[in-house]
This record gives sequence, C-alpha cells and structure tokens, in this order.
Amino acid sequence: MPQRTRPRSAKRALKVRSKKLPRVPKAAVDGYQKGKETRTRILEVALKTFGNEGFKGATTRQIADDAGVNLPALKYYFGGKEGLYLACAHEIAARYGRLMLPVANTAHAALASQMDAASARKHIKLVFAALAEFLLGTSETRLWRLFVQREMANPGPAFEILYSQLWKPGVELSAALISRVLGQQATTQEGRLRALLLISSLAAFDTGSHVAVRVLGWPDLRAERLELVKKAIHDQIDLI
Amino acid sequence: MPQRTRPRSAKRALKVRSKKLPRVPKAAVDGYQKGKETRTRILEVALKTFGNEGFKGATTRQIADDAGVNLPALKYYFGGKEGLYLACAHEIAARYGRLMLPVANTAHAALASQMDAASARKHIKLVFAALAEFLLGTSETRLWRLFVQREMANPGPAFEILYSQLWKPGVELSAALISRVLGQQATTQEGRLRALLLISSLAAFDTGSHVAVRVLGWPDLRAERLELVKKAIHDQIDLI
DNA sequence: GTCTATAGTCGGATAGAC
DNA sequence: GTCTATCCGACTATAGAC
Repeated sequence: MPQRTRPRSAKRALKVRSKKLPRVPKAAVDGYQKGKETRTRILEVALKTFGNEGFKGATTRQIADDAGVNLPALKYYFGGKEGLYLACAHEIAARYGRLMLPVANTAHAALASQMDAASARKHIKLVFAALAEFLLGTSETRLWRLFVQREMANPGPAFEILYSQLWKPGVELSAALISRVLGQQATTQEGRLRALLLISSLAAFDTGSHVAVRVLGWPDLRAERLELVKKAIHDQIDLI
Repeated sequence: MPQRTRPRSAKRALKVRSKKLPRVPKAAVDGYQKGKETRTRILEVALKTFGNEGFKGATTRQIADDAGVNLPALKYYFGGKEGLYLACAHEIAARYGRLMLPVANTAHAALASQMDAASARKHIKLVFAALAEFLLGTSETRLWRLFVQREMANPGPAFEILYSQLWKPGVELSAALISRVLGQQATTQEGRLRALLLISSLAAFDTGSHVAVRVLGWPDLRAERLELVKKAIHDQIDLI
C-alpha cells in the first residue's frame, strides 16, 4: 500500500504563498515587542472569522493565513482554538465597556441622586443612543456583533463572559432607569421586562437585519436606517 | 511505514451498535412503503440536529446514527448533506403554513372588506397569538425555531425558502393590519416598520431566550413566560 | 519566538454486495 | 432499498529545527 506518501505537504506548498499583508519587516518595528503586535493582528482576524463562520465553521488555518502567521503561532499565543475564541470574547467585552463607560457613569450618577421621570427618560435615550451605536453602527463594532449574536442565540464557551460583561450591565442599567420612570425607586421585574422589549426592538435590526432589509426594501442604507430606528425607539421610550 | 493499517473501521465497529430505536422489523409495516417512513424519520432527526448544531456543526454520521439508518441512506433519499438541509427548510415552511393557515385566511378576508380600527386590532391580536404559539410554544415548533433562527441571523442556502414562505407572509399580513389601524387603506412602510418592531418583541424571547431567562431570573417557566409576554404585546398593539 | 513538517482524527461521499 | 467497507480531503494539534 503506497497510498498517501505525502500528498498534503506537496499540495499545500503550492498555495501557501498567496498572502495579503506583506509581513512587515522585522527591523521596522524595532523597539516594540514584536509579539504583542502579532498577537493583536491574530485577534483582529479571529474576531472577524469567528463572527462570520462561527466556532466550528472557522478554521485555524484560515485565521493564521489571513493574519499572515503560521499555524503554530495560534497555539503559542492563545493555547489553541478555544483559547483564541475566549480571547475574542474578552476583547469584545473590553471594547464594549470602553464604549459605554461614559454614558453608564453619567446614568449611574443620576440614579444615585433624586431624579424625576423626565430626567430619567433623557438618560434612557442617551443609553439607547450608545447601544444603537454598538448594535447598528457602521464602525468596527460591526465585526463584534456577529460574534455576540451567535453566542447569545447559541450559548457556547463564551456565553458567560458576554452575558455578564455586556448584556447584564446593559439590561440592568436600562431596567433601573425605566423603573425610575415608572415611579419605582428600585429596579423591578416590570422594568427588566420592558428593558428587554426595548433592547430587542433595537436588536431586530441587528439579529434580523437581513429580514428587515428585505421587508423594507432598503438597500442597506445605514444612515436612513439608523434615523428611522432611533425615532421608533424614542417613540417607545416616550410611551413608557 | 506500517502506520494506519485500518484504525478507523476497527474503532468505529466498537461503538456502532449503540442504537436507539430497535429498527422495526421489515415485515411489521407491510403494506406501507418502507421508504417513506424512513425518509420521514431521517427528516425529523435532521431538523433537530441542524437546529441544535447548525449546518457545519451537524454531522451526517450523527444524523444517520440517531435516525437508525446507515450513512448512504442520506444520499439515497436527499442527495447529500445540503439536500437534506434544504428538505428541512421546506418541511418547516410547510408546517408553518399549515399552522397559520386558518388565522391568515380569516385576516385576509377581513382585510378585503371594510374594517374599522378596533376590528383590525382584534385581528392583529389573533395573528400574534398564532405567531406566539409558533415562536414561544412548548410543542414541536420548538424544534423548528432554532433552525429558522440560525438561517435568519446567518443566511445560508435555505434563507430564500424561509424568508419567502415564513417571514414575508407573516410580516406583510401584520403590516397590512397595522396600516389599517393607522387609517391607511394600503400597506405602508410605516406599517411594515411597526410590524417588524412588534414581531421582534416576540422574537426577543426566542432568539434571546437565554438572555431573557437569565435577566428575569426565570427558571424557564413556559406558562408564566407566555402570559407575561402576550400581555406586553397586547399593550403594544393597543398603543399603535 | 517563529517556522516546517507531520501525526492523529474526523467528516462527507461513494462503490458495490445483498 | 439498505448495507458494509473504504476513499480522500480537511481539520487541530504538536514535535522539533532554527
């Protein structure tokens, strides 16, 4: 049986050099640790790939190729496929935290003081504007959303991280503000339920964006989208 | 190199006989076509497996094993993995159609006639009760939802089928009724937007069920869930 | 720290007996 | 129609050179 002497290696060698980034020369980044920069590049690519393909769908080969590194680098920096996946989740949580920090701080300060319903409503709108930026913005957050979406719809190893650092803080903050509008001093179940419904209205254009775009006949016009959706959300906030 | 004489076959043989259904004797179903029954059983298992694992995550071996058939049976009946996946989508669309048919017929008849806002509201509530049954019910629809959810969040080969046979009819019907409540004779974009927001409120407890359950501290009590959500939806319908 | 080469595993598909 | 046996490609992980 002479089958399979070494077909893989031979074949792979043919296509292995169709790289993208021309591999920045080692000397060019002198003074920095090269390692950190490589790690970041891998993480960036992994974020996008896991988001687009899911955990099982993504392959470490693809990620390594797109990041312009070799396969063992993934193990070196992240321990393996799952480690890389978890690192992505932590990265998303950190960036989300940075994005929401100012608004969240202001809102929490307001909650600590006395506040009338009108003021609470104003804070809700600020919080939801920030959430909308995260969920519907055209910026880099677009890359993270698919990742989060997948993990929430189908909890995997990163669910706990994303739930406790993204969803829970976001919903609790909204729920606290909504409860205040309802005239309740502490956060109530009703407040949480309403917060969920409100956030899900936003999510309709994230999770269900393909359906929404088709139904409304939009060619995916981001600006128009955002404005109409924001208006609809504001209407709902005013109706609380 | 004596490596790998035949490790797979040997290993697989060890666990291959951990079946479930004891393979109904061939004579027992005499008179029926055996084939149809086998096909149905495969489809049922595939529905569940694709829903739980996704297209890439699911393996044909697993499906074949769980259905109590051999691997080539999948090719025989469905042409391959993708054919099986598409067959699942068609099956879901057919069952959904059967489920919604009575309500949809009634609503369309009402739309064809003159109808005041109050009457339209009543029909919306009927339509959403049926949708809630599909999206939140404890019955067999539970199996289909994950499948649909995945395909909508991340369009694949079955998106067109599910969009045109599930989402589009559902949203258009709701939008037509909502437009009527708004005093518009024909369906408007505003009606479609509101229909989407309303349906997404429902979907929050489907797509985002894991988050919802955690946030609200529910131990996944179906009955309690359905009632509260239905009430919230009714409130929103009344606010149109 | 970064690479090449390869081991070990698994998945989808199919030929051909019955 | 249903089965067994097997092919072949693709994946993750790792050993070990540099």
